[in-house]
Amino acid sequence: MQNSPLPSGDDAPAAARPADAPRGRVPRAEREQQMLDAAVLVFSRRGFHHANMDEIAELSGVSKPMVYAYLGTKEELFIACLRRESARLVAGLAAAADPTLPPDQQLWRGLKGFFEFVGAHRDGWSVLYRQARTQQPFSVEVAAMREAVVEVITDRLDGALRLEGRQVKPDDLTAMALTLVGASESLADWLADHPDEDPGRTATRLMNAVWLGADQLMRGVSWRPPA
Amino acid sequence: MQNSPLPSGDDAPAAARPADAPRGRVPRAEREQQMLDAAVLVFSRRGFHHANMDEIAELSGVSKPMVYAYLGTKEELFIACLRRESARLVAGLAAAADPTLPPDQQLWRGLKGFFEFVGAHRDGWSVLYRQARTQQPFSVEVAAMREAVVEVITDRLDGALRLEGRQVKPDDLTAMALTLVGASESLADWLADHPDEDPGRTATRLMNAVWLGADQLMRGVSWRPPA
DNA sequence: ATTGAAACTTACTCGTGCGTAACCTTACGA
DNA sequence: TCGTAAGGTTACGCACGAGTAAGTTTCAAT
Repeated sequence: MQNSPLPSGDDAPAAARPADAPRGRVPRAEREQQMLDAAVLVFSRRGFHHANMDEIAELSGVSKPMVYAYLGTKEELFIACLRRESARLVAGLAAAADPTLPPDQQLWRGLKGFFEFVGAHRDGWSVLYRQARTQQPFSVEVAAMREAVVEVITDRLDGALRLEGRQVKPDDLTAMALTLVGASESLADWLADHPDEDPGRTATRLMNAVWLGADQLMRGVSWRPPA
Repeated sequence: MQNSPLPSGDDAPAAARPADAPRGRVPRAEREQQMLDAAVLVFSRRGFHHANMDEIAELSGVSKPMVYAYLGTKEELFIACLRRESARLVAGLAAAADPTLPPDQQLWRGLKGFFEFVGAHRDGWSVLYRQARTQQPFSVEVAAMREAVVEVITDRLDGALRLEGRQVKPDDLTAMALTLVGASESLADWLADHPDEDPGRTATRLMNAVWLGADQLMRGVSWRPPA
């Protein structure tokens, strides 16, 4: 039973926490980071609604009104978490990107970067992201992010296909991109739950699952439903 | 912008609702179904936490205590929704299954059945399912469901591979199954948001994206990361 | 006609937890 | 050494919405 279904029903009050932040006087910038660290942790463990501001405050070594003073309401705090984490992800990906590489290498780099990020933030990103995708006030923003990613991938796929002299209907491209994104999300969750899995290996698995197919598709091979 | 990011921020009080259930006296069995219909609708639109029992009651043509009397607490009600909808899904899939068919046909049937279901319940299943996957009390049950599906697919893949005389490490099989499931979820969301898309077409798109790759894999072709 | 149970209502209680008002205290530049 | 602002606290208001107690109407069977 190594599978902790996302918001891991962790009722243990504290257990072995990553050491509550220091209680002394600390400059704002630093304290804000501690608050965000705490918030990511708590939101991940409990889920947005079950997370409680007092716990986040306590974990960041401070009392509740400080959190409000620095980072605003619960919703704003959650969004701040989301933004910080996705900024980190984007930074990681940007570092890995290289438009001069051949298509499969680009995809490989992207996936590797993504899974390495997820692996490094095992119970931050995936959980936050998944929450945000369904929870009312955030879904809009996150849906936009996701759509942007899908669009980037769609364009890349289109580019790769044009290089091969092939062309595919827009919706088919979108479907491919969605497949890729959905598969990545699914494997990311898995990765987050499996501490021993190597991110690079996960990326390779996914490459194996989708690239071969894409490659076939580019050659014009396709599967047809029976009559 | 035709994309309504899951819980569609629908603040309009009622608008063109599928006609509130009749207010008169109605036998229990029937009323329960109306309640479930209403609940599915409201939970989908608002999300579990923002859904409010009075609205569900009103929509089902009855006052709140009736809902409690028939279907229990909010959580129990949500679970009841989930169970009804997944029972419907399973029924749909069971009808489509046929173990004597070749692997690709089986997969095709399964996907077709799944997407047809999603298409037919455009803002029931996907939304509920996604909520349930992240929301604290339900995630366990739904994670189990999902894992069961992944396992079934893993077994089928294994069977298909053995038929070809090939064998793959368990984790690789799991990864393939997760890819398939994740991709399906992703496309299901898309389908739910695109009223004009034909479910069969979506299934075909996914077959194209994954089957060709799987086929290659079965032949022993695989993608390797660069040094 | 009468009874009783099933269908349904109004009108509450009450916990929870976000958000804040009002108040300390330590650092440090003038 | 004093003023002030940044860092910090305690203690509370208050809305919201789940859940319920107590009662009313309708129907169907005897």
